[in-house]
Amino acid sequence: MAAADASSPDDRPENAKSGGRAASRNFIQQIIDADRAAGKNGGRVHTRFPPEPNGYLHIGHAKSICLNFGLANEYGGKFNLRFDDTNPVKEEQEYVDAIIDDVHWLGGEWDDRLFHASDYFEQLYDWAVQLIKAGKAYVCDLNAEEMRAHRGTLTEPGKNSPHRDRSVKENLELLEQMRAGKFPDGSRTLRAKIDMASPNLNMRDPVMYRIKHAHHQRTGDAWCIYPSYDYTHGQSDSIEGITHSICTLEFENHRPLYDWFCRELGIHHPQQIEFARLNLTYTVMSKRKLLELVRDKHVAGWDDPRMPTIRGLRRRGYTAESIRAFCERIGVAKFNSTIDMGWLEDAVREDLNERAPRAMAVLRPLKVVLTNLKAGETRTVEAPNHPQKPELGVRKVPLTREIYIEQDDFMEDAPKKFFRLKPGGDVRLRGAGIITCDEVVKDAAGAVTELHCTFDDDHSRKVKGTIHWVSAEHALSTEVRLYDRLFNVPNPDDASEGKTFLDHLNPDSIEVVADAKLEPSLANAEPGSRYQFERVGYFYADPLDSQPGRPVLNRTVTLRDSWAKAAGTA
RNA sequence: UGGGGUGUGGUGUAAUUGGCAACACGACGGAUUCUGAUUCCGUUAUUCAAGGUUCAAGUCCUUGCACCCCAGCCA
Repeated sequence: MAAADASSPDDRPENAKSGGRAASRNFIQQIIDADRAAGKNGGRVHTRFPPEPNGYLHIGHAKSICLNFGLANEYGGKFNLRFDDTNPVKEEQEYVDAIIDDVHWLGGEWDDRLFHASDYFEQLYDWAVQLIKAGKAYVCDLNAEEMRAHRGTLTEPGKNSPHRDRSVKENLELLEQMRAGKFPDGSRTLRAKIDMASPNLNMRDPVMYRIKHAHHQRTGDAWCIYPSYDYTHGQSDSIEGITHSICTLEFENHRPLYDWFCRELGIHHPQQIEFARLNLTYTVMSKRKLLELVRDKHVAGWDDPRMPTIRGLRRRGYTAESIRAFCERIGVAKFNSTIDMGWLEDAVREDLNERAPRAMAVLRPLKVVLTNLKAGETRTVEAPNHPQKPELGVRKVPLTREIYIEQDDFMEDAPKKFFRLKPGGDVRLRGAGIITCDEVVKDAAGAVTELHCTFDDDHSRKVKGTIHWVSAEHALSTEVRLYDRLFNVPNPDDASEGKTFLDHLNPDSIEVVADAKLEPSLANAEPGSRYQFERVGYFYADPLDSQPGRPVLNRTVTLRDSWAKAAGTA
């Protein structure tokens, strides 16, 4: 979604697939196209991303950010970042800072348009006064419980509040006193006077202001009454000149209210458009559940690499490009779908396959002695950093008499389709030569402890398998963390059979390999850099836990493994 | 049993708005390969149901069905 991704006039036609047909447009683009064709807003497009700073951003927010920012970019419009900070008891500066950082990391750019709903508190108050004067709002003395009793139900209309017909003068005075802190929390509210019999419960005289003697992270103690979401959101959009206010499906029922406030106030009226939020398999996305995972220490924190949070994905090694590509690929619609986690994983594989330099690392070492090599002799082989990109250069890898290979790459009783090492068999050591397994050494318990092999540097021979390896003498021993999906069922939210999402936590979602054996060149791996460990997966040098000369690596994702699939071990 | 939405392959999104159901991912089969990776080629649908209108229906009409959202002084 960066400017470089936006279609230049030249690549538009290439975009068109199947015989010059224009690339398909999602329903929001179609609405905007129509608006522009009709000259609405003077053809202007201005979107925003409006998070509440009460938690960390997750992959579902990324969909919204990419959508909103992408649309602004595509139409040459603007994009605002605005915090919906109307509830001081739930919001914290820590979240504000993290959200700003994450949106920026994802590629969102808002220039000087970083706003807060709290910037508009005074204006909102003035508008409330205006609505009271117009007979469209009133102060209600009902407490929460009484208000619920008056609201009615889904099938029965509500009853008017006994305070609904107060005089304008009295309402004005009461609102002023509310603001002045004359009343305790919850004792009074300011309500819009709409229709207690509306089939849409949001229209049954919704609350505009509630009393909360709470310290706000931005406005401090200036206010003890705070505007509700419904009374704030549309007007904030309006003030900022937003043209298309894009939100998720659950706000569809609020649109009549959004429209009502803009209309009654006679202010710029943005168009609210709702789309389906992202659901992903094998994870949870609700703030409450994410918070619970962190609070009860089921994960190490908001940035735990297993979390679907932006911070977790970052720590896992995901690139912003791959997340954007993912958001692009899943599309935008109103159908409440669930995307397979595999799509996200494919998106990083695709990106990292292009950019990650290759290296060799042995996770579960099995010692191999190359009996025809002299002890103390070090040969050097040159290995390409990327098989398809010679321009990425080569690196030197030491080869000695004793090396480590992966335990999985040797099998005593191998099935015919096993292309790796077996007794008496040949296998290619990636980049070095071919070895033949002459002898299998076992301990008293019968477990294989080492292999004796002959090395042959004839590169021309054809052998079926190639395996990775590391010189035992030169190996860099370090910690590698193998992450897997946090939950072991596609839909952890499924609460049937009396289970909760916590019952579906995957006990194997993290495996720490304390001393994996990496090729020595990796000692220089910069924290935050990414590699493909050939035949194993993509890894990210943890920016927090890595030490100079000793990187700690997080597995971002495995490589596709058709052997594991065939062998039923995937 | 009120109101608001949504139903197209295994998954997700399209369909020039009534004109040959397309694209992507996966899966499966094959080719290439010093990564069982990558790459390449092929296969992969009675459009929720039943009626109706029409030369022609995913699209229009009728009647159903399923699923999601709403009874916070949360957003």
